Amino acid sequence: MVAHSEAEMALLVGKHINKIDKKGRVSVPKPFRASVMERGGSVLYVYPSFNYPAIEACGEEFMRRLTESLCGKEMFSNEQEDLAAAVLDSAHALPFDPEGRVVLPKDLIAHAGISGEALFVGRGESMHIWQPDAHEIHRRNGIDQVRARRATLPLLPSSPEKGGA
Amino acid sequence: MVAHSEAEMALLVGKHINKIDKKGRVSVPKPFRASVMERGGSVLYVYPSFNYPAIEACGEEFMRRLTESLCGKEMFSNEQEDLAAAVLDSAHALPFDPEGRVVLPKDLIAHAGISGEALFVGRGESMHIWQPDAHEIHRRNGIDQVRARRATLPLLPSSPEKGGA
DNA sequence: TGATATCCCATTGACGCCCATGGCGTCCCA
DNA sequence: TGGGACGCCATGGGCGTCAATGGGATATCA
Repeated sequence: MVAHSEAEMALLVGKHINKIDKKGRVSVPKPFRASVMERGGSVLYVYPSFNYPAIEACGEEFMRRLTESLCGKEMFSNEQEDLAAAVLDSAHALPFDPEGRVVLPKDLIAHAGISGEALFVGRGESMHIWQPDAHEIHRRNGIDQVRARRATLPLLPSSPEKGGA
Repeated sequence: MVAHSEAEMALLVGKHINKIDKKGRVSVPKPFRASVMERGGSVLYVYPSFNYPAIEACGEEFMRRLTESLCGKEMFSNEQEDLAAAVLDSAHALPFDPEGRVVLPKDLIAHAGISGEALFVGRGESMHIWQPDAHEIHRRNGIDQVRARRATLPLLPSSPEKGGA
């Protein structure tokens, strides 16, 4: 018997390591891609994590919520402008190829220090993309710090599941 | 089909660096151009950002909304309305050539310090045009401020059906 | 008539699409 | 219950298309 059914709301969980070919293509783990597309999107939105050397990725719905909240505010507010700049300026909409692969932008590749392999980590409604070693090191060294700083970008103020432990 | 629903049109995200030839022509990135024309426009509206050394650009619909908000709302101080008027004074409607290029006005070029290359940055419903280096500096500043304030993004509530948390 | 702007055509290089391969797990059937 | 066939997913590579770019020709205006 299967443990979970992707039929309705497939949460992004677990880790997957996929290879990046010479064209820069990397397969988005099937369950992740399925989850993203379930929410009405055909592209993968990616942007740098501000706190980690990693890439964050999400689907259409999440990114749209973000832009709406930014554009809907006072469009001449510096604070809003800064926030928008921090997120949107570095965001990319990556199209899937027929096999479910995407090409990660060079600047994000550099930000995460990725080369050769990419580690996809499920984060519930979004995912993180790490250089495998960097993630392991970070996980060992900085779990407490991560939890402490958790409030910086997470968008759901009341997440039922905390950063770990 | 659809009258016009902002919720469905493609988001402008990502960065594109395009070259400016000796005639002053620069290709508007395909997805951006497509998005502008989707909204019933055939020209690209450009005007100076008064917060940053950059050019702002948008399509017909967004420009209309901008002018309306400038004339009708009380959310702006008199000073800001003056600035807004200045913006409109400096606005241009740029026609696309058959290849999808536009010629940026000299005053805006100067305002953004652009020469040789132009960086197009998706802004959700509009776009910014930067001198590449200047943008990188600005982007870093924005991120720093976000980090410093520990700011959280004021996201609109997600779809009620999803019932986040 | 000179300067400027617009259009048309050619080139090229990146990107998307298609097909082939291989590994792995699962299911079916003897 | 074991072995083989099958299907799914990750991977690799070739190829065609299209967007970006450049240059020359032509129309337009001062």
